[in-house]
Amino acid sequence: MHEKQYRIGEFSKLVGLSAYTLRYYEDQDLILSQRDENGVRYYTAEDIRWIGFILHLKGTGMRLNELKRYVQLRAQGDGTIGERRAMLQKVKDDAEADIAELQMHLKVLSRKIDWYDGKTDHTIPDTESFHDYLQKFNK
Amino acid sequence: MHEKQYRIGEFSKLVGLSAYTLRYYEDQDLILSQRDENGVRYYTAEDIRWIGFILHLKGTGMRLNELKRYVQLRAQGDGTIGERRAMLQKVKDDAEADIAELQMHLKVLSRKIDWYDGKTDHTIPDTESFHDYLQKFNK
DNA sequence: AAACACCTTTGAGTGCACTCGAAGGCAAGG
DNA sequence: CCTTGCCTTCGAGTGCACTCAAAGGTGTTT
Repeated sequence: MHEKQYRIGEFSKLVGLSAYTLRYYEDQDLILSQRDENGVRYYTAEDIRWIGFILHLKGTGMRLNELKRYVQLRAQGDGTIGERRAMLQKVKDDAEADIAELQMHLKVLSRKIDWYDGKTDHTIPDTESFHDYLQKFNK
Repeated sequence: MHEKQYRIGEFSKLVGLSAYTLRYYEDQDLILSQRDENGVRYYTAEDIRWIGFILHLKGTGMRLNELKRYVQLRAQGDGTIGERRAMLQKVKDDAEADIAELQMHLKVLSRKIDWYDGKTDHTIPDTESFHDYLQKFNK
């Protein structure tokens, strides 16, 4: 029993990346493809999982060249697990820092929205600037 | 009593944007500057607050051209508060969606780190793939 | 026979937000 | 007088990750 094989067009729809991008990723050594007797690429369920995983990494802000490094380490076997773990930990820490910053910005934005609402329904005096309003939360 | 005036060099350090960027933002109509009798830009505490605010907006993912639109509306007065509020709400919703997605990716990344740890200390059998391991969380 | 999906290499274009340099000029301070 | 810091316009360069087109090829399907 052999798994279903997907050619690039079908696979492209499956993983949500264009055929251009898939070839580009292969060129960048992020993914591999197998070839049939005519040199036509095909992919399997395993490749779907791999792409899925690299999309998670990308989704957390990992750059293509870091990803490439990661792939190289993976190819070198279990001896590189420590280094790979460290890479992921760093990406994770960075992403968490990004989220924290984003949330900080969002807080101000939310307060601005509240301030607009206060102006509109006159629960905030006309004379109170957003800056003044914001200050109230900082003591 | 008049407020302290900052020339572009000093102001640049104060707000963390290069003089190039400040001129660029002015060019893009995101900020205004006053000029002295020689045509030299100067900024005040009010400008610090304004830049601070636009950096919050940028920080939540607002693009320069949206920001520009926002600035235009602001210049048109209180009649545009509704539209401005709506813009901010959209930016907020988008940012929250981004955070949610980021957290989803982070979850997988964290599990991969745990999986590495499990492999390293042999609490996860050698035969269990990450994919198998992940599946356990989805039932 | 034509249409279709794929293959190759190569190089150019896109979008965003800067970032910088050239070239020439003004004004204040040491 | 010279350096520093600012001014202008204009155009080019940067980084990232695609995205696409050209030009010519192979093999399968209708």
